[in-house]
Amino acid sequence: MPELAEVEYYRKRWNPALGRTIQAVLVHERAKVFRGTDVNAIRSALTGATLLSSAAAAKQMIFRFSGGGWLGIHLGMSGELRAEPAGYAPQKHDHLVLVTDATTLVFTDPRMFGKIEFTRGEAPPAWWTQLAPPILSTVFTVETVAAFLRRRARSPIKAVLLMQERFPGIGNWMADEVLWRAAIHPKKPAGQLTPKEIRALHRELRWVCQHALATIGKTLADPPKTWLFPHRWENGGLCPKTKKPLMRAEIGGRTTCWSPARQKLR
DNA sequence: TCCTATGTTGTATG
DNA sequence: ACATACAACATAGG
Repeated sequence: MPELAEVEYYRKRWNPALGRTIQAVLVHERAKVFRGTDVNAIRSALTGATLLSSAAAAKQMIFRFSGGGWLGIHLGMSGELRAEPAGYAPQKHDHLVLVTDATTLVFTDPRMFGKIEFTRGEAPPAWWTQLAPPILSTVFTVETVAAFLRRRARSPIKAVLLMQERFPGIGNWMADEVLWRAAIHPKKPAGQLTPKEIRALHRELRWVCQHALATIGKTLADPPKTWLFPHRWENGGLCPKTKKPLMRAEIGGRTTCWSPARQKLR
């Protein structure tokens, strides 16, 4: 499920363990989510360490532990974080479990497209500090967007919005939500957007990020019916703005939903 | 049985 | 070197 706001929500689920000491680290050693990382290093560094703080950006989370441990988590397609009561028995897809005296922290991921990273050091790891500037930051400008669209001129705008190097945290549903609000057809080549459309795109990107964080980021509740979101998977779903039928098709390799009545190719 | 899934990456092709 | 398109990854659920 996780895009920008869902990731922020799941990050906070581990807050009950802030300031607490990890008594045991339980792992599924062979799980694909540990590809490229040293499971033994996680175990030895985190056992006895204290969870100090956490942060989320784009679709990434980072957890800082005493002793200089940095645990990075990407939730992939089906990952989740939970805090379970003390004494929780790990289930089939719980690949990383951190036990404290008060609560048990769980990373679960059936499809294992998610990823666990671990590094030690004073400073946070490069993959974290080098994430693209957030859409809600001041350096995310209309001109930045325009320049990126010029370089990806022949790709459908829908596919371009999924590129994390420029639109960190945007995923399939957020991209559709943004294009719907900006009244841009998802199949339109990125290089063919008018200056007015690029301004609308920039504006709606920020709007959707801000409001998704303010709602989903706090409770994981679905956005209101005035959004495209609750209608996108309904059969026979209607556009909340035009009340006309929504359309679904694969664009850029992902199922895309749009409102033909307000998003036109030309 | 077959299809789908809120993601990323490696690889082939132009 | 860069841009583009798409299969592959692994599992569950309709």
